[in-house]
Parts: sequence; structure tokens; C-alpha cells
Amino acid sequence: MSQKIKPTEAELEILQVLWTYGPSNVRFVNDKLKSERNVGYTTTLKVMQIMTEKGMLSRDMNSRTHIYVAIVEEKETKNQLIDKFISTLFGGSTSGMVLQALGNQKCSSKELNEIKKLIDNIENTEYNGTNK
Amino acid sequence: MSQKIKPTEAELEILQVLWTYGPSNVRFVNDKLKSERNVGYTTTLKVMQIMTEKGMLSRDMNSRTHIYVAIVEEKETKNQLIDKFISTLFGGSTSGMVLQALGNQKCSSKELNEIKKLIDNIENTEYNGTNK
DNA sequence: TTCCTTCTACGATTAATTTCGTAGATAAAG
DNA sequence: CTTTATCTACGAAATTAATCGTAGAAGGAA
Repeated sequence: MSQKIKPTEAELEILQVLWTYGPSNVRFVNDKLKSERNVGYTTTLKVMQIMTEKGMLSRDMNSRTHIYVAIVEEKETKNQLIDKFISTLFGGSTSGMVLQALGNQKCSSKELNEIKKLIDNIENTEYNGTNK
Repeated sequence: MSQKIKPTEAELEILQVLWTYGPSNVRFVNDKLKSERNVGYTTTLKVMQIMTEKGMLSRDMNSRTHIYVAIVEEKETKNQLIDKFISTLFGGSTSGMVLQALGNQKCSSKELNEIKKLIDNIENTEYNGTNK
């Protein structure tokens, strides 16, 4: 069983950068964050240090400029967040959430087809034990 | 344009109750919350009072026991939360989020069919102007 | 009326998060 | 070598959220 991962807003933004671009130093992460909103360098540094203490990140301290790596896994973390989101807002109904998301977001027909394809996949593997 | 609605965790729980059961007093809401986790009566009272100040709720103070009503709309609020969720975690890709949600949650085949039906609907109305 | 329960108001505290300033070390530039 | 830029460490302030205790009003029961 995996421990409960509960990143704060600021932590999530940082994880996004590390998941997207891979191991990075504080300067790089802060630059990425600043393209979205205003945030000071030492603020980002501090949060990343705290995340390291919490075990979300690890860092290579060999060079003066530390390189940080996300330890928490992207897929697992996002799944956990989706889970919580669905259970809080949609009484645990995945389809309820999906219906609302699809009903109100713009989604290209290509994307819609991908989703249908996935659903077909799930339905087809439903009885051979790879999906329960 | 609607103002930004940003309920906290505790506030969301309360909204859920009010959306589900309609106008309620503090006692009722607190009882519902307590079926999920431990929370004191005055805590719930306080949060609901704050929500009223913030304009999320209104209340009928005619009787001694105040009746609270959710002012923020369920659908609109959830849409806003989904939007933020998708943009923070999936770079704004609705299908990305849906794929991950469907891929990792259990969903009955009945639900999957509902989703497919909805997709078909969207695709069919895509060219007659009711959906862009 | 008297006692017990329930309700709101309000203040205060705790806790978690976010933010940033400053100091000191190291590296790079001149 | 001296100056300037950059980095980490650290402390602490500012914000925001969540929790609860207590007081006093109001209602109901005996």
C-alpha cells in the first residue's frame, strides 16, 4: 500500500515541472513557475527543501547547485488526486465526473475517439482477468 | 463572467450536504459531516457563518434555528473545480484526465455505456451549432 | 418558575502554507 | 585579488484554514 500523498498547491506546481522536464535545479523550476505567476526564488527554494524533507523529492548535492528529482510517481500521485476529487465531489462516481467533464469541456473529436477506444478496451478485457 | 469560487475542503463538504439535501440547519449538516469524520458542532457552525460572509451561502434567520442555503450553484462550481484540476494536473487536456480516470477506476459497464452514449451525442451535435 | 437542552455569536488558538529577507559560502568575471 | 552574481540555509513573518471553548439567548419540560 502506498502512503498518502498530499501535495499542497505550491508543491503540485513544482511536481508538474519536475515530471515534465525531469531533474532540475531551483533556478529552472522557479523560472517555469514564474511564467505562470509571480513567485520569488527563495520561496521556490524553500518549498522544494520542505518537499525533500517530506520525502517527495530527493536531491543531488554534489555540485553547489543542487539537482532535485521527484520521488513521488506521477501516475500514482495523479490517480490519488483523482480519487479524492471524485469521492469528494461526485460521491465516488467516476462516470459522474467524466460525464460532467465531457459535457462542459471542449474536446476534439480525435480525443473523444481515443476515449471511446479506451472504453472498448476496458470492456473487452473485462472478462479475461486483466481488469476486474 | 462568474466570480472565482474557491471553496476550501471543509467548505466543499458542507456544500455537498446542502446540494444533496437542500436547505438545512447546522445540526443537520454537522450530523452528515460526522458520519464521515469527527467534527465539532461549533466548528461546522463557524465555517457556515464564514461561508455566509463570503457569499457562498445565505440563511433564513427568522427562527432561532437558522436555515442555510447554498447560493453557489452546484454545476457551475464543480465545473470550475474540474477546470482547475485539469489545467493544473493535465495541462488543460480534458481527455488526458478522462483517460487516466477511466484507466484506473472501476466503472461498471453500464456507466461506460453512458459515457459512450454521451460521446456519441456530442459528436452528433457537433456540426449543428449546439456544440462548438 | 426552575432546570436542562439547543442555538448563535465571538474570540482565540492551533496548524499548515506561503512568502521572503538576510547571512554566509562558492563560483565567475574583471 | 577584488567585485559581483548565484546558491543554500535558516528564521521568521504573513496568510489562510480549521478547530474549539465559553457566554448568553431562547425554547421546552417538569
